[in-house]
Amino acid sequence: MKIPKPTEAELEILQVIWEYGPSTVRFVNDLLSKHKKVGYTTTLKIMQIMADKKLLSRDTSIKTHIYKVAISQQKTQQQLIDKLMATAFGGSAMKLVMQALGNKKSTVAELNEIRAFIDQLEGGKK
Amino acid sequence: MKIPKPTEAELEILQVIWEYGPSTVRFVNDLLSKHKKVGYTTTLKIMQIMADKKLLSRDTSIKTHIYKVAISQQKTQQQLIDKLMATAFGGSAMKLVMQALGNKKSTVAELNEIRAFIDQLEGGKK
DNA sequence: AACCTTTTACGAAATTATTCGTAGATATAT
DNA sequence: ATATATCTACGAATAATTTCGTAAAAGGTT
Repeated sequence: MKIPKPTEAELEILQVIWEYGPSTVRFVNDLLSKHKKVGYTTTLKIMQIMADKKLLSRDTSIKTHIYKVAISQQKTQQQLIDKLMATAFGGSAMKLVMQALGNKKSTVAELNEIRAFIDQLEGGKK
Repeated sequence: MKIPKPTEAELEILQVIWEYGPSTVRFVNDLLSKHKKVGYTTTLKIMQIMADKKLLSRDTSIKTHIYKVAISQQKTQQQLIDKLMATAFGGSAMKLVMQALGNKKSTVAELNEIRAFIDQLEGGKK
């Protein structure tokens, strides 16, 4: 029973539920529709597939089903990072991180926060 | 003329050429074959498609064509990170970086290197 | 030159992902 | 309770990706 990597369309839906919590198809589709043309039944279908795959779970005790994530956001994010790290950065977290920071306009405040985070990590390792 | 995001199969091939430099189909396929079953003509076809898409360029002046990347490794990596950042981390480089470092067994040496890199970035911004 | 090996070109099959139409079920309003 | 609106289920169409068989071209060898 392995959890598959979410597809592009599935990730768009996950993002909505991550941000707003358990949601109906209607709610998710209304949000997605703001950014692109997508039919209601298309969103419905994908959310049903996600439930089959156990990416989402749903409450079907009421007419309008409510979907929530079945895998934590963190776990999904880690899975995606691991995949990208393996397929594009030769498995190196460092290379990935440097690339992410390098070409990006991170603020000094953000950089400080990351440094503090690193300090904390090192504290645990020393 | 926009460069498309490489697919999974394309990324596997890019990785080989990133690591070993301009290569023949035979060479790439031999390497890929070590990790998974894949036919020669499959690899050939995908590399031809990549040339069509301008992900690779090729020297056809000799019988055994030689393929090389047409987009820098860095640009491709940045494109992939940007995509992941947008679709899974709400556009935040910081969240992505922290997740990449957090659940990963980076060594103290690597963390130091990243810290130095951050110092350098901040130097440029202050 | 006739032969053998390796390569490219091409097209189509197989697979995976996305989209949507239609039908039937469930609830709500009149 | 009949009509209206909304929802789910389902299947099939479309699109994108990956796979591979076959044939023709190119280069070697004898």
